[in-house]
Amino acid sequence: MKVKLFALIDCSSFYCSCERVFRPELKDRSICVLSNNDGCVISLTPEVKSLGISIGTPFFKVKDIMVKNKVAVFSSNYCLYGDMSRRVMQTIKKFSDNVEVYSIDEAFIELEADDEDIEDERIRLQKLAKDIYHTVMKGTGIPVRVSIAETKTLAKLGSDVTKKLLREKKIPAVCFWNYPDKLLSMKTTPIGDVWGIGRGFGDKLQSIGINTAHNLAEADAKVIGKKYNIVLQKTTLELQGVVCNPIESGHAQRKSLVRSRSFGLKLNDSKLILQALSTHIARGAEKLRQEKLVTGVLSVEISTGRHSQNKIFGTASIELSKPTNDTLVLSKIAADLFKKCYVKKNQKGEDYQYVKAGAVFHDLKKDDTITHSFFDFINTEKNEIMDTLDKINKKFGNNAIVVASQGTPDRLRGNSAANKKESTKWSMKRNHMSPRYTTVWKELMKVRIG
DNA sequence: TCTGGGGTCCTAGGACCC
DNA sequence: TCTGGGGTCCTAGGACCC
Repeated sequence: MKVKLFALIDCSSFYCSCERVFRPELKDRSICVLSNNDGCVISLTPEVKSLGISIGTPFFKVKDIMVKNKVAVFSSNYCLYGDMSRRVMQTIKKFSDNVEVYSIDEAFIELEADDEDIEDERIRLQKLAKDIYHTVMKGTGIPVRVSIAETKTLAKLGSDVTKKLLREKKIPAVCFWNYPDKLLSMKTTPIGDVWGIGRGFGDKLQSIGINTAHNLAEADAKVIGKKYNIVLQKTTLELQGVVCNPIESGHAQRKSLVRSRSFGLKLNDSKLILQALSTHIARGAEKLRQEKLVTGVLSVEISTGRHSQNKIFGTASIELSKPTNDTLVLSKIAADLFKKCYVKKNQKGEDYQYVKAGAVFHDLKKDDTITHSFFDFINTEKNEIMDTLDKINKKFGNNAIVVASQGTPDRLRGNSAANKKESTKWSMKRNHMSPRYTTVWKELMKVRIG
């Protein structure tokens, strides 16, 4: 009988690998990539991990170790990673008609096996896994890990085996379906490492003696479901080989969209914070227009650092009388919302030091589902303005035209000291940026011949 | 000095209705 | 004075993921 299987294809240290593709001299160098604002480590190669550094570590805490060990450090370059991701996913589509792009660096694909001839089939799939590795490597230069199993959760678990193979410098591809050491793997996987089980439930499960993936697989899914919730029940079943999460290949309609950033430094000046917020509104609205969506509920957030002594989190939201993706309309509303949540001083009279602003667009709908009033001429006219704005920004680069509340773009500023001082104070720190090799002409790689 | 950004799903509890 | 029971919808917040 034919059985359906799932392959998980997971790019190894994806952001680091993207940087390496265009800098072959870094082939054997340890690399790490930082989050926006050069805040935390978000991607690292195994050698960096062996220095005791893990994902999420604040950069300033490990900067010295990095320098000492000659780690190549990069600011995140999402233009490059997004484009490389698209190439990887295109390549993967050769192997199955049913592909789910799960994240920027992961995809699940559906495969089939004949369970009447298990040993031959396992060998065939093992070869296929390696073939996927080689094909993606050849087509994109990105190394992937491939794990094949009965369910997504088991494929995730099998992916730990591929990490081990990688450490041993072998091809990181494994057929976890009928894998000889499957039981051992399950017994040595801590419960907190199972996909879908985080700190919260990990601790709870351990308190009732479920310490490993194997322990949970041995449990009664119904009992788990009753004691905790349906999500854990499904995870339990998936570990037992029962499919609860099928491939979701359709492009799921986005439900919300967030645009937020930490500032390059602390701010108290409401004018500058509002400029940052307006920029997020403009970027978000542009993204909505690209995806042909409109938002029904807008909220804004401003906050001081989590670790600040004098902290505050301000948020305000509003249901729009008419869903929209018009930057001008949304900017005005955002400015009103900002007034509602901006507080300058605390009760002791000390200034709050804000470090982050953001806009959240909720209740998204396709823009053609909005019924326009017969006499809604203004609306049509506004859309033309937005179309034009998008075209100009596309042709001449982002921020060719901005809304006044975003502040004056740098290129239009004079060189006076005062102007320099104000110059996009809130823009983020990116001190280790690589070129956008694949998406911007003037940043294209130059090769000298001869 | 310095701690990311962007998502989804589920659940409990309140509001409201009959 | 007595003060039901069942249902739906919405929302905030928790938990998790990459």
